[in-house]
Amino acid sequence: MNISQAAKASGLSPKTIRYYERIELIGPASRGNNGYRDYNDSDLDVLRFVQRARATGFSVEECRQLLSLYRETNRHSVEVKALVQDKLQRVEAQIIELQHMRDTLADLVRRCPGDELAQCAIIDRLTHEGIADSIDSHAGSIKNQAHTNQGQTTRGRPQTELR
Amino acid sequence: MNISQAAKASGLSPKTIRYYERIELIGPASRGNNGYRDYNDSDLDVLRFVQRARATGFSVEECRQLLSLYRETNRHSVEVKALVQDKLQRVEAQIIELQHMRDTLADLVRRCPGDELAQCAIIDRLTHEGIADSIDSHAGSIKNQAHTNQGQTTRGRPQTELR
DNA sequence: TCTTGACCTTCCAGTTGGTGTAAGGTTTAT
DNA sequence: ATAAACCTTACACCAACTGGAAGGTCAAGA
Repeated sequence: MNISQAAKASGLSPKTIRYYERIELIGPASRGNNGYRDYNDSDLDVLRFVQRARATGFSVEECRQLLSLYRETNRHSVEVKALVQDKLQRVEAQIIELQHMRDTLADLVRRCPGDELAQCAIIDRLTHEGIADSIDSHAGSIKNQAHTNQGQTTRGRPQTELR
Repeated sequence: MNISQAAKASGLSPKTIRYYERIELIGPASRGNNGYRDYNDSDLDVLRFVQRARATGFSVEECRQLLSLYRETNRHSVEVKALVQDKLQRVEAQIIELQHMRDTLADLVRRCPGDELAQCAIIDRLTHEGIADSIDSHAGSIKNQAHTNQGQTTRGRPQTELR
């Protein structure tokens, strides 16, 4: 089974599979005479496992841990659970922060007349202290969540932009 | 006022201010005899404006638009409102997706015994089809939210990692 | 005056999770 | 034979910074 078939079967893109191999998230694929990668059923299981874990919100590094637990036949489920619980907590924290952000934005929208005039409550808020600061103060514990790539589902390939 | 004082006063880091200047989000700072950047009160207003906009969840590109509206004295508040409404929608979509993720994770935690045994419902779920797929199906419209750096508050400098 | 430390400067590299594109080889179908 | 549709590698790019190196400057204390 070549890479694009494995891609279709796993829900990853060929590029992504090669990328996962390059960063050694998955082992090197065996190669055919022509140098093409060749995947068997157990390779596919791993690809699917990673795809599901990513879709469930785990980072690549977390997938690495999950994979080692997956392979480890004498694992303890308590370790797996701890990993997932930790993730759960971080997701919940992020939800709360986004909700605060949403409230701030909704408030800005509500206050802004949305007319032809230059007077604008949104610009005013961003110019002088206000809601943005109040959000800022209670979101203090959640920093540098950048690059965690949380909201990623990575499913299918005709990837359309949302923005 | 030199860069680290401007940083303290705005809530950005000196590195970030230089970065914003480099990507031309803000104009080049005036320089003293020694080549040091020098900030006055109106520069500081801009820095604070950007800091608040970022903390409110706007991307740097969105900040660029907000800044041009901020500077534009004959702006129409309807344009500003449209920008913020669009952002609000994307934040709401992201919240929904994270909530699905949270539900999946909570379900995994609930099903996992968390004991010394190797048998683990979490690994099983990720190995065979299950919740991850069901999430995958309803989250279909929200892809590639990566790199939007939503959950960022960028406040203060002794930045501690959460993970 | 010298030195120490705390600033400042620029520049390059790394982060996350891939995607875009190029340049080239292979296979398949017509 | 030739074109389309694969495959390969490798490099560059995205967001929004941060870290660190290498060097210049400045203020204070011995």
